[in-house]
Amino acid sequence: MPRLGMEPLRRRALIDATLNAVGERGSLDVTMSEIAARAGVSSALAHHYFGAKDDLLFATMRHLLAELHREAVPALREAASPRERLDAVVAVSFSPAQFRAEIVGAWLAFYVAAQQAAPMRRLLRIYARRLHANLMAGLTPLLPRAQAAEVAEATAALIDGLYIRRALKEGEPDPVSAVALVRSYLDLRLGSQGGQA
Amino acid sequence: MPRLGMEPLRRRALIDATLNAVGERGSLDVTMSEIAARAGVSSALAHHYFGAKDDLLFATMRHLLAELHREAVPALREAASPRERLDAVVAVSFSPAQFRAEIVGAWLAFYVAAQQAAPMRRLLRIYARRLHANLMAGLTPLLPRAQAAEVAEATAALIDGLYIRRALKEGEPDPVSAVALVRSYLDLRLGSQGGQA
DNA sequence: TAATTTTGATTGACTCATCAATCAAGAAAA
DNA sequence: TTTTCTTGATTGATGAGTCAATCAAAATTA
Repeated sequence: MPRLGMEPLRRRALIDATLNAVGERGSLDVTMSEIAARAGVSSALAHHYFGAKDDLLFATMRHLLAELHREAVPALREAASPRERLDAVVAVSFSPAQFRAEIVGAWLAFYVAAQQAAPMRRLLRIYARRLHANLMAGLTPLLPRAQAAEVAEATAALIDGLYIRRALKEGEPDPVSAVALVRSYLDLRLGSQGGQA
Repeated sequence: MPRLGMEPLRRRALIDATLNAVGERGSLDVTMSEIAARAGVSSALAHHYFGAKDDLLFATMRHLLAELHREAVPALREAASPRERLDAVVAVSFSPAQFRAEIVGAWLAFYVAAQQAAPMRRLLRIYARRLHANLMAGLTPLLPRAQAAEVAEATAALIDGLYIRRALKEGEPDPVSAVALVRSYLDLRLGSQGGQA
C-alpha cells in the first residue's frame, strides 16, 4: 500500500473525515478510531500525522476558516460598491458550501470547544475580526462610524443567530431566506434603495 | 444526618451544581463526581436521585427553561400594549438572571447536545415555539402577518446570536447594549414611534 | 419513656467499558 | 537495504453506573 507522497493526501482525508464526523455528531467527542475509519486508515496513522487528537481538531478548524476565506476573497474583490461588498459578505456566509448542515454543526461544536481551548478561541477571534472588518468596510462609506459599528454588530449577531438556528435543523432557515433576511435588515438600515416594501 | 425530606433539597442542589459546572465549562462533559462534589454529596447519591447522567442533564435543562418561563409570565402580564409586550420579551431574554455568563454557557452547551439527544431537542423546540409565539403576539397587531413572521424570525435570530456572542466572553455584549440593539431593530421595523433617532 | 423496628439517606469500593496514545513490527517502494 | 507508510496489539487513565453496607431519624410498640 505505501505509495510515496501519501502525507498530503492522508492529512486531507483525515481532516475531511474529522469535519464530517464532527459536523454530523455536532460535537467534538468523536473517537480517533471513528475518524480514522472514515478516512480509511488506522487510528495509529492519524496520530502519526497529527500527533494528539487536539492537533487534528485544531487543524480541522483552521481548514474551515481557510475555506471561508478562500471563498470570501474573490467575492469581495468583485464587489464594486460598498453595498455590493456587504451583499458579498452575506452571500458567502450563507453560500451552499458554507451553510450545509455538517459545516454548521462543525462550527457550532468548535464554537463551544473554543470556550475551553485557548488556541481555538484565538482562531475564532480571527474569524470574528475578519467578519467585522469586512462589514465595516462596506458600512463606513454609508453611515456615520458609530451607526456603522452598531449595524456591523447587529449583522454579525444576525448571521451567528441564523447559523445556530440552522444547526437545530428540522426545517429551519434555508440559505435563500437567510440571505433575504439579512439583506432586508441592511436595506432598512441603509435607507432601502433596492429592498421590497 | 438523614433528616426526612432531603429529596427536594438534594435534587435542587444537584441541579444547581450541574448548571454551574456546565455553565463554567461550557460543555456537558463534566463528571458526575464533580457535580456531586459541588453539591456536597457523593456521586452515588446523584445517581440515586436522578438515575443516569443524561437524566440529570435533562432535568437541569428543564430547570433552565422553567426559570425563563417563570420570569417571562409576570413581565408579559404587565405589558399593556403590543410594543410593551415585545419589549418585555427582549427584557427577559437579557435580564440579569438570564444573561449571566454561566447561564449563557449552559444554554450553548445544551443547544449543542440537543443535536444528538432527542429529548433535549424537544425541550429546545418548546423554547423556540414560546419565543416565537410571544413575539408574534406583539407583532401581529402592528404588522401584516407575513411581515410579522419575518420580524419575529429576525428578532429570534438576533437574540440567539447575541447569546452566542456573549458565550465567547471577553468583553462582548453586555445586557444593556444587547437590549438596545434589539429594540433599535424593532423601532426601525415598526416605524420608530418611541426610539431614538 | 425506653426499646425496637422501619425506612430514607448516604457512601466507599468495585466493575466494566471506552478511548487516547504508544510501540514494535511489517509491507511496499526506492 | 534503507526509508516511507501503515497497522494490530497493548497500555493506562478516566468515568459511568452498581451494590452492599452504614447511619440516624421517625414510627411503633411495650
